[in-house]
Amino acid sequence: MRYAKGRKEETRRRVIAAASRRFRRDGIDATGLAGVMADAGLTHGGFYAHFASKDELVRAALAASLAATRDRLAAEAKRAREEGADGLEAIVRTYLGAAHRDRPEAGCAMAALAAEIARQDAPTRDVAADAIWQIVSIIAAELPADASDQTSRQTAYAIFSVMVGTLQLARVTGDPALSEVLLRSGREAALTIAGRGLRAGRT
Amino acid sequence: MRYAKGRKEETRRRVIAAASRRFRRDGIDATGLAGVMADAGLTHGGFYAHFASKDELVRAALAASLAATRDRLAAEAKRAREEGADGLEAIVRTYLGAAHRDRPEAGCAMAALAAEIARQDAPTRDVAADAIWQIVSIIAAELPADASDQTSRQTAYAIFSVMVGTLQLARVTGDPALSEVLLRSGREAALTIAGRGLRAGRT
DNA sequence: TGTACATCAGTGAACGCGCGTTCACTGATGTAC
DNA sequence: TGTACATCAGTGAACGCGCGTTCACTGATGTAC
Repeated sequence: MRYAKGRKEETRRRVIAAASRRFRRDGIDATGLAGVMADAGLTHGGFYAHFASKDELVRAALAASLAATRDRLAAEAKRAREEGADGLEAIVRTYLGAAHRDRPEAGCAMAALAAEIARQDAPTRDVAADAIWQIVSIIAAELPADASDQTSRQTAYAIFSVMVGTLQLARVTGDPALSEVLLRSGREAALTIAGRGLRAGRT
Repeated sequence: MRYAKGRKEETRRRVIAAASRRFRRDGIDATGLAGVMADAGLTHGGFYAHFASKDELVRAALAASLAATRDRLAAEAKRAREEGADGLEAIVRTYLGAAHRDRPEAGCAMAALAAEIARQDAPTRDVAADAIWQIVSIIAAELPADASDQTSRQTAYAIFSVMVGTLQLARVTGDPALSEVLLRSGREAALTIAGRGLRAGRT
């Protein structure tokens, strides 16, 4: 079956999309290639026409979904600013909302996979670290401009940490009321960190 | 081999300890029972004399290691207070330190496994949720007493979220300098949240 | 005190299964003539 | 315009392997006599 131009690229994109959903839903290790390929409407044998290994797919899937998260947050911030609202608050509300908590497979890969990514080999961790840098840049861009770039980045890292940590804890608890309290606490903490900045040299 | 009284309980403890290290180091799904039993100095067949299933071991291992984390943090806080230092700062420095970052297998199971725990069945998530509650209580006890219990708990949840999120991000990056910056930002953010408390009704 | 027996923690082979990866094959389509 | 051929994305069987779980067995020790 020799197919039309661009078809292979389209199939590759479809496999990456299917994988990135499965990875976020079930974990990387728990996801089998046969299931991913079936989601993409293919049989498992064709996998190696597109990727050299599962590892390469993992890297591609992480890069794709983290770029999507970055773009989503940037878009929400921009929209809020255009409406005269606070960009950071929009980011925090989007990330720490019930919809994101309830659909890990469509959400941020760091919230779904951070610890598992930390166990991957260096190239895979580098892909994730680059993506974190970009997401943190989006957050830093919403912070008061009077702080230095370095201070803004550090504050942004801390904000992203609360976001990731809060979403994970909210997903662990089965109690909807507690989960809501957690999300709200996380949102408020993120804004508290942003509003106050970070104190120097305390710890 | 009928063994002395208490030997079975001691073996069970040994298996739980080995499992809890492996789970934190490699992930729950990626950990095989044969490896756990070998670490405990046994062959894999004997596993079911102690546990009904891998799931039961997971619950026991999570409960044990999270209780250890709780006790460790409580002890650090107590020691600091007795020395006239700040209990919360001691907790934060212990948790967000290089030693904890570099030895996930000996550290907090939430930092190593939160997302994977969120994918477990309800009984397992309940074990983790209970343990989170206890750790959060330890943190809340170090907060200013003038806040209501409920406010303290919410602040403590947010602090624990920064702690978990920061450690995970620090473990992803391969850059030691960035990792140090991340840990410091997380420590400062935790204290910022504690010092300011949470603003009500903003988000 | 000495012997026979029951117990049961631990052994190691076996089970069915899904994994990542390989490979000989298929057949729809673009290209050459 | 019509035919023959080369390409190569995708198929499906097969591979060796490790998984969780089961089970017939072993043998050191506590208990009964």
